Amino acid sequence: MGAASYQRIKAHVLGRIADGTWREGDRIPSEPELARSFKVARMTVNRAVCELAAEHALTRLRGSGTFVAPPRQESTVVALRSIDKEIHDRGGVHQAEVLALEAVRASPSVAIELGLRRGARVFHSRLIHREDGRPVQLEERWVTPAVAPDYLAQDFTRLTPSDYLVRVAPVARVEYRIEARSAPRGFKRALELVDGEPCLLLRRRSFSGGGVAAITELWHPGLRYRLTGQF
Amino acid sequence: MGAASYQRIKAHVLGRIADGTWREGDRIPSEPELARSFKVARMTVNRAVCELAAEHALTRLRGSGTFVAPPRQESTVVALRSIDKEIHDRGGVHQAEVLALEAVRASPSVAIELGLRRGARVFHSRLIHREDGRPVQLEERWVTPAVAPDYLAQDFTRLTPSDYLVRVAPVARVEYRIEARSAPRGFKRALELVDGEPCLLLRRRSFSGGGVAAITELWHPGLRYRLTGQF
DNA sequence: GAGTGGTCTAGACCACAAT
DNA sequence: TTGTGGTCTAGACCACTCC
Repeated sequence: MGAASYQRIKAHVLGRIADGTWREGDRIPSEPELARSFKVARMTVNRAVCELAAEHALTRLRGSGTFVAPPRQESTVVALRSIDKEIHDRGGVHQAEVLALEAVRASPSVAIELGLRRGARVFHSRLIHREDGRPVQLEERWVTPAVAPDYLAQDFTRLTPSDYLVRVAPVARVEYRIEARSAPRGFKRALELVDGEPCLLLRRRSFSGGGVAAITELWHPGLRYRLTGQF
Repeated sequence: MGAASYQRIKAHVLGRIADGTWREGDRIPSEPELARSFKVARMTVNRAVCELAAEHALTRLRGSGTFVAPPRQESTVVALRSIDKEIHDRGGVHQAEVLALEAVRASPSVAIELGLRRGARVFHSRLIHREDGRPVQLEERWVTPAVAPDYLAQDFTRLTPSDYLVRVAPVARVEYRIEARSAPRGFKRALELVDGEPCLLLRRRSFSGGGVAAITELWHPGLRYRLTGQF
């Protein structure tokens, strides 16, 4: 009696799928059938099967039955976390240095991406994040003043801009992309790059309320930084 | 009476969290309390609250209560899909060319990562994937023969190695990492890289059954390929 | 009409936490 | 001891699909 009944039922179903007894698209036994064979109430089977459906292992069709869902589409996920927590979890010491914190006129491309007029006033920050003293991220950010009017008054060596923005402007949606890029000239020294070392660039647009709240570019030394994870 | 009761309860709880009535760490009403105020059975409340806990909106502690979970940790996710589907979804034409498909002796590093003896026989394949004729991915793969004995007999211009392996060896777990790298010498021509163009490298280890089934390296031209998504 | 899943009820017993 | 969540039961009614 180690596990709960619904857990045993889930394990059983997953086992049949894993060992090939039930294949993609196959119908599995109905709730009453499973209830009889496991000697439990139908509600217990229902819970097990509903959870498997929520986890995309099964597909349910009212009136028709429960089917083995198509395999998870080889779609792996990467979690992008905030840099200070990431470093801390690795056991390293995080340190931030503010290179710039200012109001500027938006360049045409920044203005377009923020959804503002050309030359509109925006806040700009540039930070270096270090792990045990070595730079691992150059963070460049453009912020719509309306969503964070006090942005320029913050001490970003204590609370990262990311965390600050999450507090003052709940993020509704994020668009991002991940690219390999050569570093712009000025970044080589700041990131202590070796010659020709590429950068891993994460670029994010965060939406808050109706519009774009901020654009963030995170530049990482290719030889010292990688995104990892598992699924 | 549009939605089910448990759905209305979920919406109510999420609403209280969204409007700030209940904040991170706050205790929300107990199951019996919610059952009374919604005039439903406790099991109905239980379902709603369990689902919210599974979705990480709440944390439950037996004996103590149910609490608003910490906010979603600014963790964005990236989906890594198979290249042919990705190209197809963009409206492009996918084409694969097999550069190598052979049995080789594992190099020391490959052997270690596959969990095999040094010099063990492994299958190796190298493909170029093109989108509308232009190379977008060089796929290099080392496969444990035991999990896919017929690997060398496949026609990978029709079914990608990824999709083939998913069929013959259900994947239990995947480890991956994403890096920016300079391209190895031989890859420049194959990927039609311009001088100094960095590569976005995805590296994966897939586990099937007890051991490592395959190691995959996906090399992408930095100027023509990016991972994108939203959350 | 028979079978399926979707939902709900009004109880119950348990493990655990706070007191 | 009281209150919490975790689980389970043996029914029920409904909407839907398939024949």
